[in-house]
Amino acid sequence: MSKLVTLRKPAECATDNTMCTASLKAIQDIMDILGGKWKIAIVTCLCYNPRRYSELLKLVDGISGKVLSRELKDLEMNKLIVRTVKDTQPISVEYAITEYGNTFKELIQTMAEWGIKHRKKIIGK
Amino acid sequence: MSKLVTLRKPAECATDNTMCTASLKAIQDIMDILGGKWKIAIVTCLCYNPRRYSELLKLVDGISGKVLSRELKDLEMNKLIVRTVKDTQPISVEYAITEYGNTFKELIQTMAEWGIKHRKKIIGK
DNA sequence: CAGTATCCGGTTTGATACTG
DNA sequence: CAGTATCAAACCGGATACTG
Repeated sequence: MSKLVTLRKPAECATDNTMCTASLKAIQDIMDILGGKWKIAIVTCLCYNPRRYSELLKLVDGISGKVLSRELKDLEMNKLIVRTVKDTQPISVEYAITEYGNTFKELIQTMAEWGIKHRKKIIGK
Repeated sequence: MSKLVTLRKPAECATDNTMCTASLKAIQDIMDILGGKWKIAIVTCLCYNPRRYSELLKLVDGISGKVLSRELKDLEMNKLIVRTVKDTQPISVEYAITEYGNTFKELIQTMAEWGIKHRKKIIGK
């Protein structure tokens, strides 16, 4: 039941390569699941509201149908989202964030805030 | 001095597309700077300690020299890191996180923690 | 040491057309 | 609507050799 890595305060590990390597490994893990051009955007979308395939296609600017469906499959495999087929006419499919995927919301919020600050710093100067 | 976006609590924005779109934009901003296969890993490394080019080449597993130097340039342009040439013999170059880039540390920590939890859930079950 | 230049092959992607 | 199939083009990314 040992931890894979324990992050310590900067001052404590200033020269510690082991900590760095361990963090890199953890970062690697998360990037495997959420890396790439689109996954974080899709999860962000679904954090706010469940969406249908066609809605996502419009919301996630620039993504193509092929790529969207592939990314959705990946995310579903990792249990971040669920796919629900609704028996309407014609059929409709809803993608929603899982309880688990929802634990990612805090991270998204932090990232979004950072993005806003950065824009102010670089562009809004 | 208006905010670009204000994230609200889930319950408040369950059906709010505007919020979603605004967050997507912010996420986009941050991904432009830190997206791709390597940038987050490099910044993570430098958050712990300044590093020389050759050290990074070893620490960031799998990266090639060409790609590393390109990524370092990008990060420098965005003021996340600084490059310092040391007048040794032979010459050595040190890359360090900037005060600004350091604001990213909290995010890295959150990501690393999430990565660890995910591994436990999926693999360590 | 700290890169840059070149070549080159694999992956990813976008368009388009198609299916149930 | 919600995808899948196909194909060519674009985009990396690695290996190697080279420079100051």
